[in-house]
Amino acid sequence: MQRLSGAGTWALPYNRNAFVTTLSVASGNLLEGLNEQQRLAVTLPQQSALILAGAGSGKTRVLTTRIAWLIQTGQIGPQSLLAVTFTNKAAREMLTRISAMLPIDTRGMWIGTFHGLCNRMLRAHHRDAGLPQTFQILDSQDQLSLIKRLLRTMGVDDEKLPPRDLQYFINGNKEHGRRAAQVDAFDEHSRRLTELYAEYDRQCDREGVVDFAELLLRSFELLSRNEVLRAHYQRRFVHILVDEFQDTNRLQYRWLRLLAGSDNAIFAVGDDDQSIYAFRGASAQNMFEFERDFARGAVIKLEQNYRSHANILDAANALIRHNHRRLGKDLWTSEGKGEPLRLYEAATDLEEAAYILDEVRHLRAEGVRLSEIALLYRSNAQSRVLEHALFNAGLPYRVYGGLRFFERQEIKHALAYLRLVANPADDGALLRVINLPARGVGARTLEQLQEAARMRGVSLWQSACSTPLAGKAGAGVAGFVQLIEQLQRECRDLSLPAIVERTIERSGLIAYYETERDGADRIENLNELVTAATGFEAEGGGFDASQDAVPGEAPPGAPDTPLHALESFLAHAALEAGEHQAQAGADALQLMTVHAAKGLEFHTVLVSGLEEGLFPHENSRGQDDGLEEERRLMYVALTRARRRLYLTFAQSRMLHGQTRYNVASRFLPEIPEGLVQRVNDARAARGSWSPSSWPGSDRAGDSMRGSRREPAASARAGAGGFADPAFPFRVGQNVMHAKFGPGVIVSAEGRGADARVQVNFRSSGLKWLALEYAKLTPA
DNA sequence: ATTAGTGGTGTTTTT
DNA sequence: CACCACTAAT
Repeated sequence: MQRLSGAGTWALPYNRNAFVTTLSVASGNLLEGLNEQQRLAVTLPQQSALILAGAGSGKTRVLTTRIAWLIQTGQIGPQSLLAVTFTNKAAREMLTRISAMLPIDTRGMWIGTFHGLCNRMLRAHHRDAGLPQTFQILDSQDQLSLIKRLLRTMGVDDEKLPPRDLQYFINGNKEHGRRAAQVDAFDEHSRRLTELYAEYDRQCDREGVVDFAELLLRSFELLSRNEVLRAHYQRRFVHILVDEFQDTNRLQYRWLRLLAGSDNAIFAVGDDDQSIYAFRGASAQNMFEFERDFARGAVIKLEQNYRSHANILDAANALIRHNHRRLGKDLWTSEGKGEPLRLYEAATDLEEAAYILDEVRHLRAEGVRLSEIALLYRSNAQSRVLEHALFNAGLPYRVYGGLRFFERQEIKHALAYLRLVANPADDGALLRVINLPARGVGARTLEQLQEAARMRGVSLWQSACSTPLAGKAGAGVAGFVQLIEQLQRECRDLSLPAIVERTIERSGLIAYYETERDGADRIENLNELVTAATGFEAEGGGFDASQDAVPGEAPPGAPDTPLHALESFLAHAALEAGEHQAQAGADALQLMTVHAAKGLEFHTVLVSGLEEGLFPHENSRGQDDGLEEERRLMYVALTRARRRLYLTFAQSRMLHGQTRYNVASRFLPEIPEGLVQRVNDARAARGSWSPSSWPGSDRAGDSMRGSRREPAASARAGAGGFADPAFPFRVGQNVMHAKFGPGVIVSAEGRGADARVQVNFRSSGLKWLALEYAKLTPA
């Protein structure tokens, strides 16, 4: 092999033999405390392997120890491996742990999210990838607004074609590695979508922007097209490690396969039972295929759970056994049984919140730190009620997810100015702020601008620069152009934080928000953006690209210019929407969606809103595998808890501005009754709606204090009865309708005259029917 | 050109 | 409820 010039980008920096002596000593430390399977995984030779790692089985530890072991035993240098995760949090965690194990600088290492690494690769080879150096990244919001804009200019009625549908279509295809030209369009509609997909890509190219999926697709295409680069990266990344492998989509899998070539080893760690991103193209199928293509029998199962007490684990195991498509794996623990799970049935969502509040207070009094307690829910909208209760009680809490720092409108506005400084062709950014604050550029002017741009096939910016309707200096379009140009000039010799500060100041956003009612918070956030830039710079400004040089290629970008720093910062903002929340360090109750909780663990976990329609979510019903994915989600929720696990649900809940009546989640009866203690107090008896339809609610042995009256006739497992004469139907019941024929009741709401049921008719699908009018008869 | 108000609509999860 | 897109009034 020919030795590469330069920084020794890929060549093994150490003599393998020199490390033989240190190997045993050093690895002894690393491997200490690992169980047999873990040790086996960590010390595998250079070969591909699939590590089936159950929840709490030490997955991250194995992954990071493997990396440390490979480096410490001298098998490879830090630059010869690539490790990829899905979340920034996981990537950071990995880096932190590696730094703790090894005295090496992790900044040059290729460890990050798929999107982050692809971004890095595209920055380094933007020319080969056909991108401007300053290409910007669209988040889903940006993407959607570009699509809306596109549909508008194409004269497409967005009644007939909802922008979201097109977005979904585009992303879905990109995630399968398909360009518009490769889409099989068999009907009029999909041909139309495909045309628009092609037009969308052209528009992105014109603007120099890429969406999330494009980062991957572009990177994939770059590697498949460019043999030199492919060979370079294949030579470099001898070891490829993948975290959360069950969450990879088809394209990501192909990307990995391309990088691995025929000689490199892929060490894939995953858990098919925790695959909860199928909705965005993830395919646990990759695990089967990987075993066939690469691992070929090299499968190691990590089944010992170090996290939870046995009751919790048994509950999770029992639940997940209801899924069919599984690789098969059962977690066990050497811990004791611990406490039973606690199930609370509330009459309303408010009452549910009150109960949760009570319990959290008790736990706190018992000495459990608030940061060790997680309050989980299926969808973000559910956090409102809970937050409200917590806020009124003065209990410190922290909400993860929801609107994130870089997604706030004032931040998006500021970023739009910055994006224009870096890349004025970014039409989306221009449209966002050309008249914010107001500069007298209205709809009419914009129309002319867009028309001119479209005629000449140029960006809005170019059109704006050469437009005769420029008007008087300092105002209107001309004023805007001058502003951006001036900023571009000034930014050439300012530091990143100074650029951000100057841009915010010159943009007039602060002044604008001073006149707004609730502007104070927004101004604070704008200042926070400067702080974020300072912090970003202090941490080295993203990845260290100095090791990304490729022999025979121009060095990537112009690394140390302010513009480069700005680019990195903008990419960071798009890719890492921001763990930028106040009171990050404080001891606070942790609120998040179940999705956001993946990978975390807590002393106590409260899973709320366990109701049909919410969890499992009603939208999951249509999708194939939808219900199984919901169950995996529930599995993830349960396995977050170490010691105590609460399950709560409410009979009625305010949602979308109206009260909905729900029945208990079907997942509850899937948990063995012996593991669960019902903790309903008198509160639940008050104002109860009608029978609980948790099939287990009438089972003997349940400690149902204050249990509600239920007629004996209904006491049959699997069928909650009906006591309320105002509501003579129950969910799950077969019914007959005069017009629609036979069907099954899938949900119900309201009572008395307002009572409605949702029926899944065999012939005509889902329908809501008002009981007062619809002639429904039990069948 | 800008804003305030209205009506209609859609809603999961995230890099 | 919350976010739009559109309309009417300034």
